[in-house]
Amino acid sequence: MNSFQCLDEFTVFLREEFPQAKLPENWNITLEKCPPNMNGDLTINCFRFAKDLRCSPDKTADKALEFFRRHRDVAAAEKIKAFVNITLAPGAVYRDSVARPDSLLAASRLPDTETKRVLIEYSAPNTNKPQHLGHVRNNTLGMSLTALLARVGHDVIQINLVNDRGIHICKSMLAYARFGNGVTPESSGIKGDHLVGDFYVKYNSALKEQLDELRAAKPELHNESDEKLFLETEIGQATRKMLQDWEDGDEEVIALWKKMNSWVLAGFDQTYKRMGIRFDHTYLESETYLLGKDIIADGLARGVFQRREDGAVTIDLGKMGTKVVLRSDGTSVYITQDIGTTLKKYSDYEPDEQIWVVGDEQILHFKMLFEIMKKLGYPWADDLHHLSYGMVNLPSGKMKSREGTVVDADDLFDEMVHLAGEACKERYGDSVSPDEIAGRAEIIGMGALKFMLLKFNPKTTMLFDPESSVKFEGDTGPYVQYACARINSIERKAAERGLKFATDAVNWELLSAEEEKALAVTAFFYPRALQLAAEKMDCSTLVDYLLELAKAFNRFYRECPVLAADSEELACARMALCHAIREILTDGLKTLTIQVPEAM
RNA sequence: GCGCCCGUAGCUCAAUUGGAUAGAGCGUCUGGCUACGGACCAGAAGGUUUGGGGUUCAAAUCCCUACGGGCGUACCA
Repeated sequence: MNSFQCLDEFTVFLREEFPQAKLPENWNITLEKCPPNMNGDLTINCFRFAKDLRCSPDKTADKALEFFRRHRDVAAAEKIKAFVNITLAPGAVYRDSVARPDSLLAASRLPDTETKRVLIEYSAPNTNKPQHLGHVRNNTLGMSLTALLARVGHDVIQINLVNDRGIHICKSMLAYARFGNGVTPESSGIKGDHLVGDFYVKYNSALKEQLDELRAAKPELHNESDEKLFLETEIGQATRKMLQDWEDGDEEVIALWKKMNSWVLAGFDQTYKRMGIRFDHTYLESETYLLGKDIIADGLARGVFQRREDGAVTIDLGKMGTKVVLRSDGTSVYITQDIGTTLKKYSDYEPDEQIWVVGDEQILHFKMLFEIMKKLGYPWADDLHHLSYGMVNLPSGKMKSREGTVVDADDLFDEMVHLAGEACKERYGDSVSPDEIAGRAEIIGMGALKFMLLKFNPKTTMLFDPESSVKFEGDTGPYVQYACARINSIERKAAERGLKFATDAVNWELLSAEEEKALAVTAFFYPRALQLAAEKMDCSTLVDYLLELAKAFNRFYRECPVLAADSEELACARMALCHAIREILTDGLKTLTIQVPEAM
């Protein structure tokens, strides 16, 4: 990790001053940026660590003040309560931050002893309908978490587990068999997952019709739930029959299933490609759904599970209650296969940690799963983690596939990219080729969408308002990309004028403006922002950081002309500063799986 | 009923996990290029952090309580 020299020396100083505290080897003070309304660059908050020194916060702050006032890198220091605010000498700021952008970027890598192999499972779509905004949030969280963890040095394996079998898959199959007339993606020109999704919708309206008829014919059933009446309908029975035929290996049903699944999976491939997702492996539930039964049998023999009177196998999970892990007819439930696939993923990859990116309505399910894995005695069961995230709501309320109130993923991509393209044309429509515009629009539109989704803390239930969420101004991805584009533009113009800087020969002392120093101080915190985000498994803190850095840059840009600086030496110093900032912003966006256009 | 999560500016969200005067963006209102790109910058207004009690040097954050919302509580996935 990077540090300011004066802070490293301060830590040494504290060890010498407080030998009785016996500070551990890796002990370090947490560094904070000085709040903007206070006088200083950095803040040492003595409330935080005074107890480690067995000293009062106030006296600790006195010691700190004394140390920093004497230090050669410190221009001024003041104490307020137990906070010590430090104003660094300009030379020290640049020397320890932006003067070596490569080492600043490298500083976020964890030591080898702390890096792990992490298996992350996300997306997990059903093959009966196309993906919607909820999946897009899941996908974005999963792919960005992957990039973030990899960025700090972990070895990350990305897994998808596609739910390609079950009664819900049979629904769109049955509707296709009845109403499809042999239509295909090719014959209709409709993307495969959308075509299948259309039949899922058709199925649900047909089912609703039959339910209405049933209730009309038998008023006593009026208040029963749809689920209860499902098998009372003709179409419900036919669906159940189709599932049984599938499980019995009926050739015709299997052929239909294979055909429709291949359409959907081809559609998903396009969606993933557009988002920039590449899974290391995709498990199909049709191949894994029987896993877990042997583990249950083994656990039953060892007394981990109990057989109930009716034949069902259960486990007592204390406060969480009793969980059925095998039905009385011997078939699997959801958690049975999860037990099996968890073990399979472990034996396939031997990760140090497994992460599931799954919505927060499944918190209890995963608590139970992890507890069961512990009771089964797997030593790695403590390293299973559910990254839960909140739902995406619309101003009109919840998204529901069956009610058609979803924001479709592909449509949303098109809309974002279209709007970004319009904005590009407005600016440079005449001077730039349509192909170039299209390329920029893709990067800007997709970047804006991902950035918007990642700006929220994963656990918050977020609201997506199409009217106001689709923006390219303010706290957005394009705002950060724009800062990069401005720097690129400066570099192009500098090259035209033959202006170049040599990293070793930059005179950083010339950068004396407030905006320049503030920019460098913010840049200094980049490795910390990365590590903190990785530790919390939360990209939203990185998003906030990048906005802060881009903002600091735009202030600098306004106040400090680069190419028109008073001297060539100053111009070079400012160019070097810009270069470092662009490297950080680009690296940060890349860690959010967002690209940067050369110009915009 | 029980369990988990949440309630912060008009709106959408933050707050380094208990730290300074609770911050951003949008929206509203004022200003700013003969300039390296205005997808920008500067400023103003906007808050009893849902109400009430407590814990301590310090509470949006922890505890109790009332109210309001979400989710879960399947031999569904």
